[in-house]
Amino acid sequence: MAAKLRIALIEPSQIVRTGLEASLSSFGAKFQVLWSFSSISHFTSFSDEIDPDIIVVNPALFDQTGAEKVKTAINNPRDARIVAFAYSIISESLKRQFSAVLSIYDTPSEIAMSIERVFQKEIDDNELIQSGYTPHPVEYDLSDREKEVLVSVAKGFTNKEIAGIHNISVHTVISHRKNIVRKTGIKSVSGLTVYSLLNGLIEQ
Amino acid sequence: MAAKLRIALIEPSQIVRTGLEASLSSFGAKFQVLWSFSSISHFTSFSDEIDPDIIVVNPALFDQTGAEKVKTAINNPRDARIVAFAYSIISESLKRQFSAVLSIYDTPSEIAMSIERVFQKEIDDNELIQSGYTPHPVEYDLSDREKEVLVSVAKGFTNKEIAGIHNISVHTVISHRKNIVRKTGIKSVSGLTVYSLLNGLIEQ
DNA sequence: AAAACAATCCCCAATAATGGGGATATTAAG
DNA sequence: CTTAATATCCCCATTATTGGGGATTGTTTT
Repeated sequence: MAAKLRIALIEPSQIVRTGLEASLSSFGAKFQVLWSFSSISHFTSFSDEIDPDIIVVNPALFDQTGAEKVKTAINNPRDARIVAFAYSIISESLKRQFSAVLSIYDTPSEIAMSIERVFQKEIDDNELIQSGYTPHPVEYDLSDREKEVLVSVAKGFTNKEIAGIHNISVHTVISHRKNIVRKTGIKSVSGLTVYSLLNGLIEQ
Repeated sequence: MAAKLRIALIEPSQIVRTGLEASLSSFGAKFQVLWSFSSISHFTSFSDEIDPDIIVVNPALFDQTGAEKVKTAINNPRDARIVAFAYSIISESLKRQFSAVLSIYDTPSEIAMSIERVFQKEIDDNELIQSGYTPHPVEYDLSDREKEVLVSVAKGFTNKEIAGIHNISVHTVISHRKNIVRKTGIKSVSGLTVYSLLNGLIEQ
């Protein structure tokens, strides 16, 4: 790895962009943040003209439902490694879509090491696949109605209230809830609430 | 406001510290980040030797239960304005303890304006008090046991399971839950889960 | 066209939670 | 020393949820 790693940064916070650029430039021999964007659409409009080795992106910029895949959302013709740089909780299904997940609390040297490790891991990945490991495929596929009911559950409404809100009978609410539990494997209201928060179904 | 505002920064992320320092220095005529700390204890060991006009602090560094008051946690003999610099959701009760709440998504100039506004607001504050306004006083005061039970509720355990975990009878669990509902005013499990997340009682 | 899924409704029995009312012992604060 | 708060326990009745079993009518998907 003689050449410098060319980094493209997609990060909405100007403060964080400035901080990352300055911090990574202190490892000048190894890294160069050559491109810096505040949004994915901003990145996309330039993605054919640049050729980064690594795309460092804030995972909060993605649809957190898991419906949108990171690899299709990011136009990446030269197959750069995509690394997340997170400063809040993100869902497991989103995490799995990145080569690495960095944290805002990592020190610059930790970040540098993680990025280097991403390139070392390329070899290991093949071994993992040979040894029967497949990257976790699970992604819950809730129907629109099920999501609506889930949101109401997460907001703390009782089945009777949910029935009223959606103009359906309590029986139907219960049916939907049974399917939600079956699909997600999450039985408790609190678990479903956290799931809804993580997947961007509700805010606050 | 002829003199430069002297800023002390308490922020665990080195990346963010670097970014804020660089960004605020571009307003060199008005601001100076003179001191920079990674934790409150680090700040405290120097707080008698420095005299900032403003303390910019990451609110995540505080006990999010609201039990610990920001003004007592931060040794602030010269009564500097305390401003929060947040990059995740924080509870309303914590927000109210700061002169301003900045966001990591604010641009440097927005941050600069907000900080200037803090000093203008000093005058207005007196008027607000005269006109009958009092800063919201509500702060739930859950006992240790109640917090423990709340955490278990938020983790999705049933009353029976919680009783087992804490070696008390289901009756006692129910009693604690009654008191939690009475004190917080939050009736639903999902509401209590969000409360626990916001107040840092549970992670994930 | 058949199969799978979505959305709606129903019954039943068991389990869990809510809301009201207690009680007692200990500790902390005024 | 009295009061308030905490922590523990109990009873009762009502309401809610869970988990099992259905059914029907559409709409996609293969």
